[in-house]
Amino acid sequence: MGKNTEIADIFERIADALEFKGEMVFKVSAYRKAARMLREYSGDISSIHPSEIEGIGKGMAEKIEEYLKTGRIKKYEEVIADIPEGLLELLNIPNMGPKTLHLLHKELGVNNLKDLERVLEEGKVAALPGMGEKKEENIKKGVLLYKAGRSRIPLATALKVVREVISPLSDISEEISPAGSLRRMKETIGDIDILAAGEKTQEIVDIFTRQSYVREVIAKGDTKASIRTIYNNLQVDLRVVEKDCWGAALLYFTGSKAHNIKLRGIAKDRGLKINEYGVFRGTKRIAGKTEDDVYRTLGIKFIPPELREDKGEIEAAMKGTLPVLVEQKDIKGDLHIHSNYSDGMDDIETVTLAAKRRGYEYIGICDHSKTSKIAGGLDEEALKRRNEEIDSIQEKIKGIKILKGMEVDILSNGSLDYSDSILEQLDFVIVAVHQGFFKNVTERIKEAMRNPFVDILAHPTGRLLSGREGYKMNIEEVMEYAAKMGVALEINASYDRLDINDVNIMKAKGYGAIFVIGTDAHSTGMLEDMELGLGTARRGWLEKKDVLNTYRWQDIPFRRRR
DNA sequence: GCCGTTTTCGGCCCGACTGTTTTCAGTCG
Repeated sequence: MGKNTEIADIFERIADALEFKGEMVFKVSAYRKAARMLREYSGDISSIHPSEIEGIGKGMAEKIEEYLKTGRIKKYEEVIADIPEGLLELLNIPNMGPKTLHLLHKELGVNNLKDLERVLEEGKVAALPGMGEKKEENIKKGVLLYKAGRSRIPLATALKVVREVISPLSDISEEISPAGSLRRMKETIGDIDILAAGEKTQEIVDIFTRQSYVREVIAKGDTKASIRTIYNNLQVDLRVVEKDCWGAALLYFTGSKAHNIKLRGIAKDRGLKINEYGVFRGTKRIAGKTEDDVYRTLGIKFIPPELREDKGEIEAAMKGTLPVLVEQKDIKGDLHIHSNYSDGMDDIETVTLAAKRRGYEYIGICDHSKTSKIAGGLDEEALKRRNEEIDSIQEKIKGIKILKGMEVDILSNGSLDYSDSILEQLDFVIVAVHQGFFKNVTERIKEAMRNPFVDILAHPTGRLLSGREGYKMNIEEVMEYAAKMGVALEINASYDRLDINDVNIMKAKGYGAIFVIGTDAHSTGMLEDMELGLGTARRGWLEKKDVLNTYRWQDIPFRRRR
């Protein structure tokens, strides 16, 4: 596992070095592609012949084998031999590409960030051939951004920003949509891409760049503009096209880049050309109004944005084996909701009514168990009272079923926080690790899953998008065991979790696992996070049948019912 | 460096914007 990433990193650095030296661009991109494919290859690279992976040929395979055998790659050591340590790192500075860096290195002796800052300070950059005052200024800005650190923001935050950015543009545009990684529902977003269509192109661009959330206009032309917002310097790119090009443009702007490149390659093989304006045979435009159009000219079905990562979706589309992804309308309930009996904000009646307004047929109230004292965990007595209250609220509220669940702690010895006789009285049981993140986690979870009353494993890795690493555990082993035992893996939809993530979902599905999407809502507002969990599930190629909370409540295949 | 039911050589996705230039290179997505 780790080896794939290690080798990918080295290939990436070879690519940087070759690019810096002015090597042929196609050779450079071959290394980049090989690095990407290695990163995405989920198996053990040492157990196959590397050239079975697309983009890895004889040369790369030899280097991979060399690394597996010796822990080194000679080619890498050769290409970086005459490059000072820390120089290539400067390629991460915005507006600093390989050509500029090479020039600065050769002409001004720039070897590291310190040198760069010095020559910028001394005003030596503008005097170089092909450079000028503005370029110098742009590099200075780039250095500031680089030093500030450009971290990706959580999907949920990006979704809020994009709604604010789109709002002033929606009246004047005929079509407008988020694109990029946001539309693909990636768990974190680097910058926001928006596509608009309409007659008043220039006006749309003008309005976009004049909003109060704009900190800086990075670029502005007739059909596109980029701004930096006041929100953590988050960059937003807008592109405006004519309505006839909407589909081709949306496809192009949604990416991923790798997906687009493969599509364009396929088009080329068939004598067609795809760009953001449409599909062309010679100079004749034959499609482009909708994304569906574009795919159809290639003889394949529409590929949902969440799948567009070049992870086999194009091949599946060509074979006609694309999954029919789970959709919002399939979701019949939310099985992970806290009430104010433990650490939720709202009472059971309030969350039940909120869930009913969302059109759910059922909710599962899951409070914390007694050991989670900080979260107001319920002892057996409190649990009994809560269950009685659920019964009496159910009497009052019709049209939605309230299921009695609990989020039960897995204790430090792998046992559960309630006895079986208590668990038996519940409609279903979620288990979770809330303490001892570094102690025997794999074994404890497996032990917990051996209890026949356990239906769901909550937030399986424990990671937080805001930075917490997650439990010290073997997630593959846990997922495989969950599949074997028939315990559903939760896709925790909470904005800071998205746990398990897309990659693990695909792996777990391979093991034959079943899933549930739960918001872990601690207030009615957080029921909306279902959107995030759904996007994550779709990125993991899940279909309706894979997800427990797409079933009617009477039919949910809880383990205890099977 | 990779790849191939038109190719084992000659291709490799495609275009907008900027800044420095008098026709284009560099960067970015």
